[in-house]
Amino acid sequence: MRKPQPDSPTKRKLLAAAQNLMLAKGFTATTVDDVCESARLTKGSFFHYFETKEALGKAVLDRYVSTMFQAIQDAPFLKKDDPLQRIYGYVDFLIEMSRNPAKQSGCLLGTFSQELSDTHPGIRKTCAQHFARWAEALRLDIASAKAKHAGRKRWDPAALAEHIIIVVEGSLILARANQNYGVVERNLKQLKQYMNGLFGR
Amino acid sequence: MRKPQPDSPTKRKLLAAAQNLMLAKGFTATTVDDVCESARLTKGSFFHYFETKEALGKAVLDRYVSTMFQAIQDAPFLKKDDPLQRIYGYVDFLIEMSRNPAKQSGCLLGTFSQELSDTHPGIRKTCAQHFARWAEALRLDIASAKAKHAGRKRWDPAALAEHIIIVVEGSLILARANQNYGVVERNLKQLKQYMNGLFGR
DNA sequence: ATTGTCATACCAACCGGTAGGTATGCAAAT
DNA sequence: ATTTGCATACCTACCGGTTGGTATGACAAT
Repeated sequence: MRKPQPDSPTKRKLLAAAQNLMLAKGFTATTVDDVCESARLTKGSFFHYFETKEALGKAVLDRYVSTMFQAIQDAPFLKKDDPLQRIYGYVDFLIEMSRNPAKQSGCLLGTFSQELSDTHPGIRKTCAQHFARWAEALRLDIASAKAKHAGRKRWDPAALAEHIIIVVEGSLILARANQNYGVVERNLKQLKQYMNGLFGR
Repeated sequence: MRKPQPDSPTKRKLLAAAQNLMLAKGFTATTVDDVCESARLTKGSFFHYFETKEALGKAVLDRYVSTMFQAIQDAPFLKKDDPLQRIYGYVDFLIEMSRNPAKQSGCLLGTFSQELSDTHPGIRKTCAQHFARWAEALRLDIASAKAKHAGRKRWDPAALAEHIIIVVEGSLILARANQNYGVVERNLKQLKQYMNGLFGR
């Protein structure tokens, strides 16, 4: 009676609607009715696919992260041979994204961490794991870039990976408050200055 | 009938309770009942002092910011004569704050910006103004520090001011997700490295 | 081809509880 | 006597979630 298909067009519509709403209003302020109305479905069918609202939240988070991950995996800069070029390409890619008005909506990982870390420990944990994966992916390239171009210097690749992430998240907050995503570009460029120092340019 | 005193012990209790709750759970997830229970008062008296929940939000935000502002104004590093020492002192002060377990609760400015920028334009604007004031205060010291110690270099003091802020806000997000405020210290130290470059050390 | 079976997909109506907010009363202070 | 501080009681809308049901399609057995 209640074994919905794990992936159906309807479920995807619900997830897409929820993602948009939650990026705009956050998790708590987004109601199940909102999601249903936006997806042009009814609450009955919503709860056919999701046991609780929290389950929806987790699903949206996973969907968001894997979408991002995919977008990066498909980006051209990842094909560069030199890891240092990949790292700088990464930051430039983020800058380009921040210029795209369609993507000027903040990071779900950041917003969920902030509003749910105290009330929804499960979601908080999921956020932390996604952050850790993100940092680890960055760390790998940073470590080889360092080995190749800055072997002598003494600094921790993991720390730079973390720093890139927090610069992104912090810029997004300020961009949102100011309703101006130029903040992101400005600060990613300063991050590149900092990286120049680390890699000895 | 409804002209409450602008500042009374009761109102302060409500504000303090609301600030703690909203730092932990955010604005939306904090209910008026929560606030009343935490302040050991009833809803009747709550609405004696605040016309709406949104008015409470703005009041809490103002209170939070002016508390922070005061804490900084009273800090010893501001007495230094050299503006460069004041800037570095500022960052060190933030590091010390991040070590204090009592203050490991995020920044209301950041959380409100994220969850309310789309739904409560008034609060969003207030946040943006507070951010701007914060940045301006930093910019002044940075500009004189630059004039004194790095007059030749070409970079914008306003950009560094903004960068300091976004590093703080970004670190706080990650710290929250990881439930570990060492993140803040690590990234403020990297920020200092970046500043060393700018000021030509 | 027809029928019966069974699982999934989706909906309209509803439920208990709680959200923000109001009406009102009354004691203390001015 | 009026104003202020705070409480009790209550209202309406809406919250997340449930219920009972219908529609649809796949697959057999006939």
